[in-house]
Amino acid sequence: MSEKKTYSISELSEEFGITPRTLRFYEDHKLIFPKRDGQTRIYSNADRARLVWILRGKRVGFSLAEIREVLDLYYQEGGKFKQSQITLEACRKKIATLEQQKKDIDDTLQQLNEIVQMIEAWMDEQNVKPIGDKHHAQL
Amino acid sequence: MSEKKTYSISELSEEFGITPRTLRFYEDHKLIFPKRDGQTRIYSNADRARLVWILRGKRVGFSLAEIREVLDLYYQEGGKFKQSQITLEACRKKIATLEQQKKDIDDTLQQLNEIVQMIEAWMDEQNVKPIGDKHHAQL
DNA sequence: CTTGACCTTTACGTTAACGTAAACTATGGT
DNA sequence: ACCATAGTTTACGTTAACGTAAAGGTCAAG
Repeated sequence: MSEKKTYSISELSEEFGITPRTLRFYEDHKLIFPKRDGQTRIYSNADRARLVWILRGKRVGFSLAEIREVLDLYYQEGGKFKQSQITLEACRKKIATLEQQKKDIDDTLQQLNEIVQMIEAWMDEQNVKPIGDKHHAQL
Repeated sequence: MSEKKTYSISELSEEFGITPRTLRFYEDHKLIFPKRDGQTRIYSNADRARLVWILRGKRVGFSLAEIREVLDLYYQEGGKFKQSQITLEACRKKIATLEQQKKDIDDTLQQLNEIVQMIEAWMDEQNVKPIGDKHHAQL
């Protein structure tokens, strides 16, 4: 039961490493709808959950517009899927591109790993000392 | 041996569904270096390979600047990895974020599939006819 | 009562990745 | 000679996703 019920804009932004401006921006663009205490925004755990979705959506390359579409679908009351023909197709397209993305990522990962190996081999050869974070190695 | 040796800017752009402007833009930003026949750009298979890398890099969310860094590393002559300390760390960071991205994609895929299922169930329930492409269904 | 720490709105600025248009050149066909 | 096609450079326009600054409200602490 350590879950808070509400969050201020700065609490939420700090938790996720974003700025208040970003949260307000998302609100302007209908991605999130905090309650108000007077003027001040109050974020619920539901709002927080939407934010998690938004940030993950961004990491996988969704635009905010796309994210909003999905959120609109996901958090619809009464299961009223209006325009579901359109959104169904949209979902399937998105699924397809995500699967393509996974392949692309695997290919890219392989090549990056090759590069790392090459560099490491070359550094070995040159007797270059590794960086080893910040602390100085023992003499 | 069906591989052409060279390509014009329009050939290459059409093949990959991009515009000539995009290819020139990539050149301006040092991502690709076609030879010239007078004024006219001539793309080799090596240039084409770089382009493949560029486009895949974009699909996985790399910026053009990041893509250039990798290309610079990958296509360096004589294995001269200058500034390799920096780029090594950069590579590892990139690898880490790509692996995070794979997880994000899997999570997102799962949720999208849930949504598709929900919509399909709802459509079944409503006896909504599927779209079935452009042709009219048989009466 | 003023200072500081928050919050607010409004609005202009910024970067990336091109799009779009103007104006010109070179070439091949009729 | 003339036109169409395909290429070029130069330069301004556009969109997304915020950044940044200005100007102001609120409320507890000193």
